[in-house]
Amino acid sequence: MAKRRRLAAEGSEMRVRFVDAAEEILIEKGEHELSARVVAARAGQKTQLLYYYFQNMDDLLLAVIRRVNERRLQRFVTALATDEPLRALWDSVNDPAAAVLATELNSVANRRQAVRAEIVSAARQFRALQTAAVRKLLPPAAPGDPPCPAAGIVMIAAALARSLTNEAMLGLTEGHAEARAIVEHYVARCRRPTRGG
Amino acid sequence: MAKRRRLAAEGSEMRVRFVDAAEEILIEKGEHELSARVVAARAGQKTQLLYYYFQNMDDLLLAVIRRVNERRLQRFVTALATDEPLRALWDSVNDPAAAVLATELNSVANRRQAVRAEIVSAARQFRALQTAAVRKLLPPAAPGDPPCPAAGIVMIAAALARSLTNEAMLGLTEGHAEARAIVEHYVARCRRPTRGG
DNA sequence: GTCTATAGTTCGATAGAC
DNA sequence: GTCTATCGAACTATAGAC
Repeated sequence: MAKRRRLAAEGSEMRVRFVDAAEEILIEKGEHELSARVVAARAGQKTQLLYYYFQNMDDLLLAVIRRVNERRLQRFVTALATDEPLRALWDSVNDPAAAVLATELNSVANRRQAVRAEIVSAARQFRALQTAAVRKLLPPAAPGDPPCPAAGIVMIAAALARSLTNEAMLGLTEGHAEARAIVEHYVARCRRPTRGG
Repeated sequence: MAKRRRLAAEGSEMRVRFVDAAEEILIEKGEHELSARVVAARAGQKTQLLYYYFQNMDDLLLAVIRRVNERRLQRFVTALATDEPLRALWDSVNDPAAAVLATELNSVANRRQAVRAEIVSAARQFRALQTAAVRKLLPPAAPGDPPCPAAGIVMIAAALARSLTNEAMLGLTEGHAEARAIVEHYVARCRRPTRGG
């Protein structure tokens, strides 16, 4: 055990406010603007107080990641319970705030190894859940049908949702409507891959 | 005209070396590690010398962006001239270094408005070229076929290629092989969307 | 639990000598 | 064309008073 300065107990209310602030900064300004000073200011506190509630910035980011992940899992469960689960799943990965957050946390993961493991394992776990769900929603492939593995579908959908959001934030929307149309068609008709004739 | 300190003429060799260095840093370390000090060190020069060749960091980044864009256009033309242009295009967007560079520059664009315009207009222009090329390579859709607009195909392929690279860099590869298999099938068989029977 | 004070680092950028 | 010297700002993090 390394020696540590005094630290607040978990579950304190101020801790939550710091996590809120960090999340808002990530969404509104991006990970590059996330600093102890900015987070504390957003929470209405002095910079140094953040270090009473968190060991360091990695610690704060871990708290954000865990909360984001919990929320994501909840939405996933909710989406599965709807009438059109496939569409609900697609809608949920297209939530702009969540997509931005995911991208920014991905950026963070690239340079903070203490945080990477948490992000990657959460992503892996979540993708496995999505894949299992989509697999149940897809009909078994008939011989001669184009390959349609659930894992591939989930990967493509996740990639597309992320890029749609990222590009839209830059004002780049070429091909977006067309790509969404393809997904729409797939969501609506995937269970019958060949036309009725 | 704002007054400026002395600046080197365009086309100098040292300028190219700084651009090389910046590009290498972006690929190997990411945009967060890109600083005047680090770039200069990689180029084997003092930090301040960078400011003799570039007005500021935005100026350096613009030089990188323009060169990346030129190279991308050249590869695009080369890919179109091959036997399997569709596969060559897919391979070219899957070049890891190029994909990483594109992602990092995208990150830069999010917070440097002086640089965003250049990145976005280059991306828009390039996507238009890709779309036009893919449109010529796809057969006209038969009535009843699933929608297959070239702009949507290009968008999805670009998004997928980017995510495949980004995730692989984090060690996340779930669903990658399956997604690639779907693209492979599409590349090979798209001209005959319904099976021969 | 919150405060003041501060150490130590890195950043972008400039001025002016050689 | 390259150098030394330097400014002011932002950063993470710690120590210790209250």
